[in-house]
Amino acid sequence: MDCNPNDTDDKILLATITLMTKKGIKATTTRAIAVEAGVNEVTLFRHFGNKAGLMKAAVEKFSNVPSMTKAFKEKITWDLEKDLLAFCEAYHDVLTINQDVIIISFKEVDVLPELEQEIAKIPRQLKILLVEYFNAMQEKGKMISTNTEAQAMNFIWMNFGFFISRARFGDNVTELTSDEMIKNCVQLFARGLTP
Amino acid sequence: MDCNPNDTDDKILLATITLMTKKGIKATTTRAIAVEAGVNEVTLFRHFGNKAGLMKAAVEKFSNVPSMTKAFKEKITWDLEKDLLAFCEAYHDVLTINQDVIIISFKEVDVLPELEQEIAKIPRQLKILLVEYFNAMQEKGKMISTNTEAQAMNFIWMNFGFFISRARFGDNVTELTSDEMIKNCVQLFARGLTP
DNA sequence: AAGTTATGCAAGCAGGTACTTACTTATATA
DNA sequence: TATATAAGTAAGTACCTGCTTGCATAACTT
Repeated sequence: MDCNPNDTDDKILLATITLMTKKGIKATTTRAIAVEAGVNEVTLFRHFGNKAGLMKAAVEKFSNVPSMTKAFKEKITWDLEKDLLAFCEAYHDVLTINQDVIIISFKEVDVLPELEQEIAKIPRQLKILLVEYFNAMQEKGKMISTNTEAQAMNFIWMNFGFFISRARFGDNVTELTSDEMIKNCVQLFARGLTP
Repeated sequence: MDCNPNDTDDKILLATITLMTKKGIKATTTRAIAVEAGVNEVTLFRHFGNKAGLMKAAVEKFSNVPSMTKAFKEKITWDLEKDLLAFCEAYHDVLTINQDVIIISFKEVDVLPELEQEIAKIPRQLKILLVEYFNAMQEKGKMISTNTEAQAMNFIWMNFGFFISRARFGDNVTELTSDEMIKNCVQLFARGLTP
């Protein structure tokens, strides 16, 4: 993640991820990467063998799929609104850190199926975490009787929809900020799911 | 939209949209389209001039961005749950009909900026419609005081997030059906926004 | 029957792209 | 100072892809 503008490898991988995200793999030429990185084209091949090696290295460098599970369970306060806010912010952070890689995984399902699997771990993990949490809250009598998996997914979908719309359409549809979105999202779920 | 398997134009455009959606514009070759369509490659050029013409024609044929505004205002019952369900189902229909084109617009922002604008009309229209509806409901005392634009966007983002996740990850993350999603989405908003 | 129209087929051209090779230049280290 | 290491330069090869041309064939129209 740390990118030293004097390090050749870093310059190359940054240029690669940037162009991949913008144009897609097929439309990103090794020449264009070399120019963007301010490096000779041969250097790419000397460092990474071939184009596929380059792409792989770039994706690895710029993806960071953490295990949200452990750290989170400790922070739980059993106050629905507070906890949802924490989940929300953490999810947004992960999405933001992995923004480029997520967009690439969307564009290149056909050619990078392993990446899709890797990225799918993010919602899968969060879903498990939320369902466990919702079930516990129900037992405590702090949440209405509802389909916890469906509500967990609704939470994920809402935030993912926001993220991906923002990444593509920008503020073309609405000028709501990320903070306003999170605030209203949490309020909705808290009010909708509290007994 | 109606595709006659005996009509050459239809066969070509169907093959084009299919491959474009799967592989992206750059990776979709005219040779591959010809094979998929069961047609000679020259025929493509005779019918549509060049590759760009082909892509344009395919996108036009398979996109259908309706004006949801008029028809809907008449169907409103001023029962939050019923109306949200109607909005939800209508939105899902529009997304499904335009699925391929939406995926393409995501992949090809760089090369088809006009398409992005066209697709952005869908959420923009729905947002306006929902905000108007929510404001009216508030005046009737049938909705809590809240940021109506934020809640309208939350509704859109949740459904869009569902749609796009389903289109990419399939049931990789959850096996919830579309119907279950809609049901729980509507319940959440109805309970969260009713006074 | 004659002609128009739609399509197939074979070949090829021009430009681009991934990748290679051989040689030179600069920098850092010993 | 001598040597190893990293990078630049120039040229070229093999393949792919969009697109064209010329001709053959079948079907439909008048």
